[in-house]
Amino acid sequence: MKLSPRQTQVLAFIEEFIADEGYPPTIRDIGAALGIKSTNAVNDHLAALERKGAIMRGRSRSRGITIIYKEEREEERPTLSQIPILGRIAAGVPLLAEENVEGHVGVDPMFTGPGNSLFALNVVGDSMIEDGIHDGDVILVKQQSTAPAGAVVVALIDGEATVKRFYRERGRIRLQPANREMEPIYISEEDARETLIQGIVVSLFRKMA
Amino acid sequence: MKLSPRQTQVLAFIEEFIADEGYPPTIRDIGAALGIKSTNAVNDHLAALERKGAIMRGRSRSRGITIIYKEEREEERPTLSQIPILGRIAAGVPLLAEENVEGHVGVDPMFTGPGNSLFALNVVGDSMIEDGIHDGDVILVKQQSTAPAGAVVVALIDGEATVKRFYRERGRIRLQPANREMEPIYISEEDARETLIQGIVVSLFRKMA
DNA sequence: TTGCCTCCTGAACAAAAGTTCAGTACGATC
DNA sequence: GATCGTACTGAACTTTTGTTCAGGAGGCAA
Repeated sequence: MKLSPRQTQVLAFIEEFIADEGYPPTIRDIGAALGIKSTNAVNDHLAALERKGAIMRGRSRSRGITIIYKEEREEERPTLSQIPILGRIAAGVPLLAEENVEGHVGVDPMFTGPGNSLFALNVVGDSMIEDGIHDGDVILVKQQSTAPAGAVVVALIDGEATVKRFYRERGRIRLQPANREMEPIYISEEDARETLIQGIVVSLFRKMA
Repeated sequence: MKLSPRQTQVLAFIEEFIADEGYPPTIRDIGAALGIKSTNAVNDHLAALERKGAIMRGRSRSRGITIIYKEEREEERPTLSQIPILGRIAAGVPLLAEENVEGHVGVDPMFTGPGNSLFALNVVGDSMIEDGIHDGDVILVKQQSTAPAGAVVVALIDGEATVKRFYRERGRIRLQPANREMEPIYISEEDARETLIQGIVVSLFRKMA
């Protein structure tokens, strides 16, 4: 049911009062704010608002107004995932173990994709600069042990995490830098197995200024 | 200052009551819930909580309790700034006007820097590819009308937003692409004035997979 | 015209809720 | 031992607040 203009004003004042004070107004608070001298007039409005489903009232309870209407604003609070930033990755230790975590970064869902088990890394070095991945960038990595050809992956080589493009060739794996001055790294399929691919890079963040 | 166990209970009950009812409890509500028969005993607790900065009280106001303490939870719930993503930028219209806003993106404080008045843009084209800014990237821009030499700025040219490096030369401004195949754009200082620089790029986000 | 809703005054009343005073008790600290 | 903070009872008191009654004016629709 539709609210009258005056009822809308009353409701708006109640919302504002709660936002400011942390608790609902009394009947007299409302009257004073809207220039109404009789508590009964305010009571009329509250009764109408309750009848129309905009508020709830506890009987004989001071400040006993609860706003039901709200739905519109609750949706505005997005949940930003907190992704752990890993520092030095220790071989043998589970990737997301506490001792690897250097901090956290909040990321909008638009950059995380659907999956979970993500982590973030600071990029060191220029080996991927021609793919626009710079020294100091933060990359978001989805944890997985396989990758499609050409994907940008995080691989563990001699206990060091490195970012490269991933290609599978006959009997071996090629980790290709995006930097003309650097040579690809070749690894035999046997050596690769579980330790190699830690995840694929799903997004990238850079602080510039 | 640290809260006593009993004071912690009182505070927890107040928070719970507000969450349930939408308004704070009375002194007698608190007493009933915690098995305290004297309003004075509850008053002692509230006075202690107020002295220690956990709550605020309106004098002689029924249910006049406001919780201040909350900090612990707020920190767990990171306040990720919601930055508006601007679409086509209309000349003449204030930059952050409603009609320009295409959506919002949550950004970790580590990428926003100290300032406010930020907006985000989708990058179109490869004019800055050698600086690692790709087609489809989202850039975060701090709104300002001046820039230091060499800064990556968002400029408005013929009603179109463009991203370039900014240089001031004798009597003119040079907007330098980071792409060997593109020529710099020159603008006389008079033509530049207010419409030119919209802000400087402070960070960059890319969705890769 | 007759109702029905909105919107209001004014007053009196009763219930709810905050305040204050007088005590008691316990443990920690100096 | 004195002092302070915590934790409580019990009661009296005051203020705040909700409720209710008795009206009145105006608009709108059947």
